[in-house]
Amino acid sequence: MADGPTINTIAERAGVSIASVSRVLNGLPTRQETERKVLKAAEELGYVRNAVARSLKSRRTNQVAFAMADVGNPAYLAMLRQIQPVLKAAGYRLVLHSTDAVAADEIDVLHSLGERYVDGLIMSPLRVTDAHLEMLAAARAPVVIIGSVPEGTPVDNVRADSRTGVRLAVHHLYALGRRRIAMVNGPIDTVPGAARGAAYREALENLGLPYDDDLVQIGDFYRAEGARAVAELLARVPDVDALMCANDLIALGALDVLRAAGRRVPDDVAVVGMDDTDLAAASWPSLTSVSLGSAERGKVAAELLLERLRGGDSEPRVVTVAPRLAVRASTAGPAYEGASDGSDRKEGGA
Amino acid sequence: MADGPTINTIAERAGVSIASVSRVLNGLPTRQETERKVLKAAEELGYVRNAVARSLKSRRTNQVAFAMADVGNPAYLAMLRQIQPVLKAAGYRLVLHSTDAVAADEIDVLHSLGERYVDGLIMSPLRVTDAHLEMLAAARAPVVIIGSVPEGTPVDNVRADSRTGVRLAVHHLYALGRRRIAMVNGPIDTVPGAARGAAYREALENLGLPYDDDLVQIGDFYRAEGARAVAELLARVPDVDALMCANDLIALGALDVLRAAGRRVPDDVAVVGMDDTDLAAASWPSLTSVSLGSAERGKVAAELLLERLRGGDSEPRVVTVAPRLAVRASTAGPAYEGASDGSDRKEGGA
DNA sequence: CACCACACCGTAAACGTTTACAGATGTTGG
DNA sequence: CCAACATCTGTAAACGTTTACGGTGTGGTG
Repeated sequence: MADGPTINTIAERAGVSIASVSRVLNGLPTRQETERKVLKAAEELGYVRNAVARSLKSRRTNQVAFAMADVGNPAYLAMLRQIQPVLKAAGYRLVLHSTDAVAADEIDVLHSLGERYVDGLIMSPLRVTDAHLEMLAAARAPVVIIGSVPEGTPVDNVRADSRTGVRLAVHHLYALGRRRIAMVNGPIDTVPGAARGAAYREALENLGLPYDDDLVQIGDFYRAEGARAVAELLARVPDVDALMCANDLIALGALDVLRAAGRRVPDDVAVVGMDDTDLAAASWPSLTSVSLGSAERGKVAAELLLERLRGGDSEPRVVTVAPRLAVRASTAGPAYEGASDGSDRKEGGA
Repeated sequence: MADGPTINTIAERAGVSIASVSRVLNGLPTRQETERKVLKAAEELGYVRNAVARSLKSRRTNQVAFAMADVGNPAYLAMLRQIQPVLKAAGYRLVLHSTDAVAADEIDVLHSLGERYVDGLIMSPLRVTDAHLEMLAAARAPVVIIGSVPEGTPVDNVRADSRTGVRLAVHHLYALGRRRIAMVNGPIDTVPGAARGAAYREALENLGLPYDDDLVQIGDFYRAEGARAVAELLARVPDVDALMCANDLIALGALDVLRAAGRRVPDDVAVVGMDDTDLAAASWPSLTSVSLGSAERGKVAAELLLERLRGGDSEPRVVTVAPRLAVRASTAGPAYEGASDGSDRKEGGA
């Protein structure tokens, strides 16, 4: 792994100055003869431009960072899938950060923006603390936040609308004739937990249905926890006829328990998940799920960031992505089984 | 976004030379008084070290690239999930490349290694062409290949063992009393397709079962294609009692068709998938699947690369990761339903 | 023939660090 | 009081580019 050639090596071999080499390599006007010599030398030496030196001089790295809480989380992966091609098309490399849902790590990432190893950042923070806001205000490169950020924070901001999402789902269930609609939520001290819980309550009110504490069950955002929560719920309110689950894993847990209890889905109990992950289409019965547009949010965030990088210095923008209800068999019955929505993705192996 | 402070700014403010500043910031021995002044100035200015300049001088970027065919592919994501923490713990950033399964893009990535924007590369190529081998031989930074690479290629190499994997599955089916074991494969001109097809044939031979062309159905690695293939297969050989599917998506398609046809799983037909993705545990019945150790391969690859980066210049190493059969309900029946294997992962949303 | 315009090229400085080397300062011992 | 030495600090070069600026040679014009 010997030291590679530099423009100096080329200049020497071609008998010209390094300035000429640089000009040729950057397509600036040069005499044909010089160009020929330089290209020949470069070719023979197998020259490749040093990106680090170039970045130092040009003050651009052509890299963008994406910081997410957890590489294992399907919602973030959906974002990643959309972000990647947008950046790639614009000639940017993608640096991935997983903050393991630790706020200090998120602050770290923000801080490291000062190292200027990237030109910009897309971040989806778990929750937004004062420390976050402080760092964001002082950020030395453009940042786009996926999630909600207070009015006045000087960054672009792409939001989901879980309130409308939950409403869509609850109205859907209502339209199917369900009147005992329960909510199976995750911890309510998390951002999504709180938002989804409130949205559920609001949606009921909207429909003129009574809010019943017995119909709300708190668990956690995992399959096993979801199952446990639903078991409790069933014991307490046997006449429940629909479950609004705060994410897809909880909903899968619900399906497990309902099957074990001999309740038919959706005939006896309809089930709705949230996030519309790949799992929703894969389960059986396939799962009706509220998409909060993770993919779309990723795409929009990438586009906003690119605009900033191109020099747009407009006011910070806020984009809210509309939720969508993916209706499948767990509410609408077997007719909707296998209704493809393009989420059938290749997987190989090696 | 004004120009940030540099060590020059600090030096001026603290009344010392830039050399002293650098020394303090790198923890080299310095007089207390100087150290104090420098740290104070740095603090007040909100100084952050410029990573690009540092990289240029030190010839290390503290970045490592991972190139995969497709960000949407669960097998690669499993690798990513393991690679990320290993690199992070060692202080490396992760640059992600998605080559969209285009060989030219893979070559590009290899070529761009010469730009020295990363210290090393982990790559899982779709297939290995002569162009790949040429670039690998000339690579200007350590590379670890996930997949198989010919003897003599000067890079570390982490392999799956699909032959043993398929054998495990077929033997499992045999042990359950199945004798008409079909294979539903993807295109046989792909690396995994060819390997899995051959392994199936070999496993049958091994067990003294006859190889029957009628029992082999070629489709593609998607759910809908899998379903189509299985439908054809069922029409042709109604007495089939087990399906060895070349990946999980095909297997999900198989479950769809079998359910529609009124065949019970596993009572009438047992089904095995491959890759053991999250989908396997989520489906119903849950899917027995051959894990080729994507996660493990990612982890090993990252560790091998780190060793190289630490200066190990041993002979190229080849590590083969053992496959594992995750037995679930689609072969072993309801008793195995919900048998957790730790793949129950948190998902939030925001 | 003198002069100018022009195209091309080379010199050198700059980007922000790290570090070899030599100079400055202070300490110790004779 | 000076030599010898240790300790700390500053100067300058280097990493590999890009680019402003001025110099050179050519051809054309008056």
